[in-house]
Amino acid sequence: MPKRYTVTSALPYANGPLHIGHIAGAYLPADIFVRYLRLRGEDVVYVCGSDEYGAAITIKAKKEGTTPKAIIDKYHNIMKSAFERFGIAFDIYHRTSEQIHTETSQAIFLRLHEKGEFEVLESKQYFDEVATQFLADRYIMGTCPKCGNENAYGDQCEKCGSSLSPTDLINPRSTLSGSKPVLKKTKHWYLPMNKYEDWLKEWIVKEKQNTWKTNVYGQCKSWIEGGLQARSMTRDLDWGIPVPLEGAEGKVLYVWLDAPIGYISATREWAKQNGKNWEDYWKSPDTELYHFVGKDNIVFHCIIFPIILKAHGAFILPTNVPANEFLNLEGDKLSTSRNWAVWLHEYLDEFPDKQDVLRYVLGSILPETKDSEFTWKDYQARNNNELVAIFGNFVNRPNNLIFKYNNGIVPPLGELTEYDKSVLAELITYPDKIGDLIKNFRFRDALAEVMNVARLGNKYLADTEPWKIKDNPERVGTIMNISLQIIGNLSILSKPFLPRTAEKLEKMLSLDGKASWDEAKKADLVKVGTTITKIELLFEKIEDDVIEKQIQKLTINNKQLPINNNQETTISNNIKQSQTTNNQQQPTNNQSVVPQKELINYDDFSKLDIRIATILAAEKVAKADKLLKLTLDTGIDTRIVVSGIAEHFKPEEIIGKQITLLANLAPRVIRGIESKGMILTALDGNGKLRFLHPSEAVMNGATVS
RNA sequence: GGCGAGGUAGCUCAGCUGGCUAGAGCGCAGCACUCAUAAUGCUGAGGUCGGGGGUUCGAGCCCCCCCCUCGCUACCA
Repeated sequence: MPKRYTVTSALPYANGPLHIGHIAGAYLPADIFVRYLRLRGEDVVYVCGSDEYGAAITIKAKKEGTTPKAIIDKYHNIMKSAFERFGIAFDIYHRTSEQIHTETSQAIFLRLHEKGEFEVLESKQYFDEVATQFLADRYIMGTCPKCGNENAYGDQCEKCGSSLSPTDLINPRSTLSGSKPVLKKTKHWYLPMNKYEDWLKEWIVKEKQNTWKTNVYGQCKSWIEGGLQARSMTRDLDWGIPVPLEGAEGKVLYVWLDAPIGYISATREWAKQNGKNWEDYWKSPDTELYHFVGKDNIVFHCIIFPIILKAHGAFILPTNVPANEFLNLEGDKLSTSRNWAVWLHEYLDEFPDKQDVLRYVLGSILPETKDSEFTWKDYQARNNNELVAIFGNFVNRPNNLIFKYNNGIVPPLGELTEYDKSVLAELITYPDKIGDLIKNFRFRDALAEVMNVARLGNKYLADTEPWKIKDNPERVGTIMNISLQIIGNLSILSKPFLPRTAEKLEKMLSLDGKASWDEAKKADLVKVGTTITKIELLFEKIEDDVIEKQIQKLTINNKQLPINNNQETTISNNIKQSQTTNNQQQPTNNQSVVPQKELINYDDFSKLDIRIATILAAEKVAKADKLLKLTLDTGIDTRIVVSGIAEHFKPEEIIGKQITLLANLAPRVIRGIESKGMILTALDGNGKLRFLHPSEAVMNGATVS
């Protein structure tokens, strides 16, 4: 009786193309896992799709002067086609903008609503009429009612440490525009996650300690034990799934509610197209659910989404969330904004028919326990020294010998030597060995074992030396038969990892490709009398110039690519951030310059007091990674400015430099330091911050006009 | 800053609840072989396990301090 599995890979966010970091993080491991399960004859559905809502899409659309719909169509198609060409074996690659997803998400939301799982808070929230948006707590400041601190935040006063709500503040002001926010009625639906703490302690902290990866378990445990808070499941936004309730006009579902439900919608669509019952895959307790994600997605798949499923009541929960760490490239983090990446669609264009090479290399370096590193030299070495020399070469040896010695016909086994028997005995241990590794998400080791099968073959030929005993055709025949059996088993065992290569082996041996995994536990796959089809070389050497070209391409900053800071732009935390904050400190590039803002008159400009100042002293602000405390000579005074530039400048390097200062910006207390003004900076094409300073030194206090 | 995960041979990584001379693949050196894409097989040289203390008969694995990397989170007008 086959077991039922539902397997998901994180939905990639539709605002940029896919690179090898995505593949190594969430797609290749899942694909190997799924292909293995299918070979075992299990009943498995593997779903994925584009994640297409969220503020990051609308921001990108604005920047490119187009519509959100155009953005998501563009990237959905690029990603879908790249996945197909690369050979990720989704049963369906869906998208969250489909109608069925809207229905599914709304139905789940309604169910939670009807069950009373939400705390509906109709509150008056501060609304910034200048920025025309509701303000998150942190974006409101005012006077603390307890200690009188004038610079308390909407959620907390840092001076006296008391927790606040924005409406507690006296004289509130928006930190977005500086204007006085008005209270506007808004209603939101909160999921009281704290109600589920006990359950999570039981379900994860107790039960998953030995089965979940340490990185996953550790992060969940720290979240759960740190205490969970109610999280709003709705947002005041215009790009998303409408909240299906009266009085919720203009509100959409929170992306972390909507996006994971995309797995369910995709399954429904697949079931509809294939005459299946989707509920078997999501509601039947004997179904196992696996989410493959990158490490930045852990808490959402392990805590928030399971709470939603649990609150709903009818759904199964993930058996495991085998999150991977990150992949680096040539010693540096992958970065879309700096174009520091190997793009999947470009690889597929530039290395035609080499999908399995990339699968092999990435499979060998999957960041299973820690961040790992892709280099082109390593890619070349693994191709030339492993795929070509060990795997390809082994297959090619009998591929030639069988024609030399037996006209391409598979000869019968003669009497077996003890050595023959030991080789066959070893051969048939591999299916279980490799299968166990796959089941434990140790894909790297599993792939290494597949290579060991080829090594076994090479050693067998070297030890038996059939080319030296041409006068003993029966013995040569036995050796040929056994060598071909090894290739036969290899055609099954390599299938989850190198599907195209496995197909070539099947063609060589006239196998129909229907053999199950367990059939590799015997060594009789290749039948006596079969005519072998001579095949071309499986892998070819990759020369230095090809590799150097790729390395060069990386170092040229060609600035053609879209903005995106995240390595794992899967179900993405940058959406989440964009919905709650406004920190678009993103690098800009040639193709996405921010459009001009609306016109102002001279009076507006003349209100700004911009002048040149010199940095007299600079030091890091304690307990803040990004802040520098600068002492400036402004010509009119010596003052302190706190600036979020610590990641771009070392304090000692900027002392003495002239900078441009917005001098009459209202003072603000940041981390307990009063900051009087704002340093003007610009981002260059590499995402690095630059000061603005006069081309020749000028007097401090010189005004800019 | 808080939390989580890591820092092991030139490179990429294994090392389970502490226990014999710390492992694998690649690279490197030597030897053998020639059916094979100068491929393969055998042998070998490489590590004071991030640094410093401590617990223990015994620590890469446990405890304390420090340094570095990545993620989550806070800070960024």
